[in-house]
Amino acid sequence: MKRVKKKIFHDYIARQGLKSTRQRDIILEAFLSSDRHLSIEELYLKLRVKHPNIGYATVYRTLKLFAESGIAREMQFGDGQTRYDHVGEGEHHDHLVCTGCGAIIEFENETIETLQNEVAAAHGFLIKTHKLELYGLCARCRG
Amino acid sequence: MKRVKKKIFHDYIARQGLKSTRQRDIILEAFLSSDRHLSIEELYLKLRVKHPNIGYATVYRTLKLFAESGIAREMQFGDGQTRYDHVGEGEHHDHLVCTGCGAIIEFENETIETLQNEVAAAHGFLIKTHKLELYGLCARCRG
DNA sequence: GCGCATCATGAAAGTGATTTTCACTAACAT
DNA sequence: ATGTTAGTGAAAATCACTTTCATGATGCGC
Ligand SMILES: [Mn+2]
Ligand SMILES: [Mn+2]
Ligand SMILES: [Zn+2]
Ligand SMILES: [Zn+2]
Repeated sequence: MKRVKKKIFHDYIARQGLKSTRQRDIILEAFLSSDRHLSIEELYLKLRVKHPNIGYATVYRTLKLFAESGIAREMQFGDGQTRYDHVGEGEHHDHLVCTGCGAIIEFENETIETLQNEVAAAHGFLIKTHKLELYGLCARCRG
Repeated sequence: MKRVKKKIFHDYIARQGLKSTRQRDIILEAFLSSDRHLSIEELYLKLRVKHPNIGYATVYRTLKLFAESGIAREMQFGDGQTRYDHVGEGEHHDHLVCTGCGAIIEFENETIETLQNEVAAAHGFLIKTHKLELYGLCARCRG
């Protein structure tokens, strides 16, 4: 899994004529080993422990590259920070977001996806991506 | 329609012990007469033509009030600006967003809404709101 | 109407999360 | 090894709000 994503990223870097750097590899490993939905700052702080010389701007720019290469997805859950989700080959999932504790649960629903495509088709739209987020209280927070 | 929303807003203002002001009425009229999905700045610039003395902060605060009163909804379409959508009594719709020309098309799909509730129920979630946006190219942009 | 406790307004300053700049360094093709 | 081009990190700049503060309206009770 990690191996596959590292290859996808390195292939992307090569294809774009970009360079392979120590920092990018360190950030890539940290990203792939981290929880999903981390913000730039969260990943930066995590990295800083073992790599205090890596700058915030580099983490920021590298996460953008991850998104461009297809191994990450930029997310906005309304908490004011951009978060980066992990993306698997040909996989897709949507989110349930708890407004109480901030928990984020992932789910997949093929029927909804199909209906979305029907809606798009009915409007002559060609869908590239979509965002489906359900906000509310998780089982634990709805006391 | 406008009449109904103005009443909803004025009732809200009264209920909260707030005051009815010239500015709020001007902004309300401009908002209800405007295109949907306008940003604070867009509405501010539109207003400035006939009311150059109304400040940005007042537009900002008044749009928040509209959202609180239930006649508007804050939206984030990923272009970096918060947009305010019009909300009708008991109505709900989702959006198709063209990444080519920025066009925003509204749609309703009861089946999808039902499926969303089933997903939430399956996870013990109590849904408060949701966001469904389909991004892609509109009929005109997919040349 | 008048007084006045509140709330509202507008200009300007403050915030927080990026995003860009710039001087310097590292990659890598030759 | 060298030159060319891309990358890095610290700091400054942006951007879109958001709050502050001195001043101005509102509107209930006389
Ligand atoms: Mn996810
Ligand atoms: Mn809409
Ligand atoms: Zn929760
Ligand atoms: Zn379009």
